[in-house]
Amino acid sequence: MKLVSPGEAAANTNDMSDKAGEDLVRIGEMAKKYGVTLRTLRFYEDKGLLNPQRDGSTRLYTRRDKARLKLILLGRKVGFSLRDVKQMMDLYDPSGSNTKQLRLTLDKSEKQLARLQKQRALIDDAINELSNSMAAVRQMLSERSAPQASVAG
Amino acid sequence: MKLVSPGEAAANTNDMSDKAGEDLVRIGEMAKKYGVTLRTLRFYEDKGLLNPQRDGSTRLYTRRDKARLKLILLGRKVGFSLRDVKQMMDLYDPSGSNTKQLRLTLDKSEKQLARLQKQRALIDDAINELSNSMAAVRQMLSERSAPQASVAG
DNA sequence: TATAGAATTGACGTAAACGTAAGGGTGCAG
DNA sequence: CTGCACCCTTACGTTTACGTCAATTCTATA
Repeated sequence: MKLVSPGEAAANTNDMSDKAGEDLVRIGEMAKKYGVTLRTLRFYEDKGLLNPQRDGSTRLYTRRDKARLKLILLGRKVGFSLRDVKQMMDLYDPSGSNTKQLRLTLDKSEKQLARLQKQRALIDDAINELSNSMAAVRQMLSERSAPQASVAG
Repeated sequence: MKLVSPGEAAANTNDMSDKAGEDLVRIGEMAKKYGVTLRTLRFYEDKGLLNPQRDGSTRLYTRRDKARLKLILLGRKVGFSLRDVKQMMDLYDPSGSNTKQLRLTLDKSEKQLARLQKQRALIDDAINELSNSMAAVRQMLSERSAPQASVAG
């Protein structure tokens, strides 16, 4: 039940093999396409975030997996843990209004937003402190010869 | 050679015991004073960042240790690793101009400042993305009943 | 003297998201 | 048949800054 051979993988962008336009890709192509490593994809699967089909032992990623991976990467970008991402995705039900999922997502997002804002404040603080220290150090360097009220003991 | 007993520790702010105003404190008081745990102080010592005297096996922190701890905490605040902090402090020489130390410190600080600014940019990015996503989710929630172009598969 | 409070060393545990190496299989181009 | 190019699983390693026991000792105070 071979679907995509390595040699023709490149030319195989829209091969209709089994069903209609299922567009299955193996791990290598998937990784390249989304800028992650094979290890990462396997890791996400191990953590229950992805669930590719198999052709024997070979993973075949569907368009659904791609959508999920996009979400994972978005979640990662905004600072969610994989655990959070999983919680949110696990609530998805294709046959419902997904109100619960959306509410959970919104709730987590609000908290995450707060965390990000706090982080930004801390970083701004750090930048200010560091800038001050740097000014002081520059001072001391420019006065090297004068009495040292130096920096450490 | 008892210097500071636990009971009188509080009233003992400027006890002149051995030398003049040496102001030695034990680990408990040191920790309280700087808002760190005992474990942290011992850890810093283990890593060569602090070097308190000993009365038998009991650590006695001098004013020098306090100065160093302040620096460590400042370094930590601005995002330096303890390894970096140590490198900078290790270059301190009480009998010199400390030009090398200051230069290293400045160099590391510039790099750290760059890292902080990059981080801030990433966080700002994340905040924007997250805000957008939240708006979308709110949209979908407000339209719950309309066709779902929902969030996950 | 009994007890509570402070200190000591030693050493395993934790978190997060993978990295990396080992050992092995499949299939096709040459 | 060889050699790649891919793919697989298992499982230990990495990073940083401590947390959390555990078992023991010291000492001041009631």
